[in-house]
Amino acid sequence: MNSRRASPPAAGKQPLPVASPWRVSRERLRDRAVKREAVIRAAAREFNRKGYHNTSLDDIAARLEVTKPTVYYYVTSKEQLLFQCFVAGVEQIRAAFRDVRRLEVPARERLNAVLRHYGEAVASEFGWCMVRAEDQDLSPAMSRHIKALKSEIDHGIRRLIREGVQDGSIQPCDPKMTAFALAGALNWIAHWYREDQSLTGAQIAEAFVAVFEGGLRPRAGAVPLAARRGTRRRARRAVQAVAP
Amino acid sequence: MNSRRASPPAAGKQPLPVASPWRVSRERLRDRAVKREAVIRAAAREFNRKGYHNTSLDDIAARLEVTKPTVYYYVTSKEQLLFQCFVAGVEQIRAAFRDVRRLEVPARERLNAVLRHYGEAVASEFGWCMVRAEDQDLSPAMSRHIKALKSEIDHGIRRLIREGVQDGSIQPCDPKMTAFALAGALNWIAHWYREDQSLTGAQIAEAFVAVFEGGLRPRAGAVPLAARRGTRRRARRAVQAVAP
DNA sequence: TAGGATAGCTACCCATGAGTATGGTCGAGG
DNA sequence: CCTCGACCATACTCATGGGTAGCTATCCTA
Repeated sequence: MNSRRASPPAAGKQPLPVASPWRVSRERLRDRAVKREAVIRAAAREFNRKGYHNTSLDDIAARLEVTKPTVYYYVTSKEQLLFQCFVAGVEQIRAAFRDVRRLEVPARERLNAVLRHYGEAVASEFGWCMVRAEDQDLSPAMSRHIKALKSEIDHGIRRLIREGVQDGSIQPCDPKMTAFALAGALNWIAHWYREDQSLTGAQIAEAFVAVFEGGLRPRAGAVPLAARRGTRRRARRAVQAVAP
Repeated sequence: MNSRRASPPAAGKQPLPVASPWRVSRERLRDRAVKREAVIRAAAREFNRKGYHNTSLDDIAARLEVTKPTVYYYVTSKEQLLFQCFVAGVEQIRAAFRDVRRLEVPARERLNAVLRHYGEAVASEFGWCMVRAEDQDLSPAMSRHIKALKSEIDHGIRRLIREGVQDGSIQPCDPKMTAFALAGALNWIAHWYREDQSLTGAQIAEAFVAVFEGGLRPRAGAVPLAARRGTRRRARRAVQAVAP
């Protein structure tokens, strides 16, 4: 009567990049923490692919090749699942702030370091949950918790900006709006980044930091591209239009 | 038997800023287009407050003081409702591109103008729907349609960036990544902006454009804040740390 | 004033999906 | 060998919410 798990190992199923701990059916590893983490990660992947509301717990269970009650054996609710994914992502960013506190460089450099980690975190597998966990989808208690964590990060960025303005490494600006602009650009990565992309999270973060740093307006001494190449197109018309 | 609509006018209900066309029950204005638009707007507001999946059509109907079938009299499905909200928002941005095409100024100025309109659109009542309409929530056909519209805007921004690099008004950069950074920052406004905020959408857009333009690194000739005031704090330590 | 068109409501259907009751299986310790 | 407990599946419950059937009321027109 051992027809359960009667199906052969079935080496097919290509779209299963991460091996489920349950696959080793013979010698069941009873490491609860490992399995719980696997559940969280599987949930994060599914949320990332289809969104929170379009992902059922049956989907998550199926991805792990178990059934729904098994998932509930490791988490208490779908909401908690989302919350755990969120925390996993945010923790990476908080770690970045801790690391950076030790650096003895101008605040702009510290800010850049944080933003790089931030971008990488958003491009990670928990990025979606971290960025798009809507407080509307959560109970008031968890919503408050998430809001507090987000606020902590926001104020950390604002503080670095203020310090940078103080020490002269950052252009004078409104810290609140600037923080919103920077964090928004990085958060948005979660909306378009897919792992099969050509660029890694680190590369994207690097490119973004370069934009933030230099700004769009050419710096004095920078050689415009039009001068280096021979190209012009509508450049002439535009330039003469702006001439006094 | 006229106990329907028996409830008195009930001037309470503060959170109802926009009057429902149905309230004028006596002389029913039979303008279908007006009512349909009211349905779209009501849906946008509810989506904005609670998210797409947490908003039922009963909610939208209740907000308009009608019943669900009445909503279905003007719209064929919830999905279409979201799509209409999306289109309403995107149309503002497309209009910005059309307007800007006529300007005879360097590409950076044209880009700034587009970004200002973009920011205002995202902060409008349709901002949420425009920015957060997930393709996962829509049928493949509508998803394609939305993707195409988004892509059009994205490539419009990239083109302006390329032109700016050509005519020398924009620092040489990767147009794709730069466009993602700019659009991301602006899109993210929809995540935190609420109408009862102190700043208007235009003001936010203006502040963002200033950040994009100048960048974080101080410009040559710009007077750092630390020199203007007497404040310093950890600036001294940081500056000496970065000195060779 | 009859009759069609417009517009809205009551009362339903039913698919989905979160969460659970219950019981079976397997390994470990006595 | 035997039982206990950890683990997991089958098979449910049940609330929610998208969408519909069909009736009713009002207005316009002939």
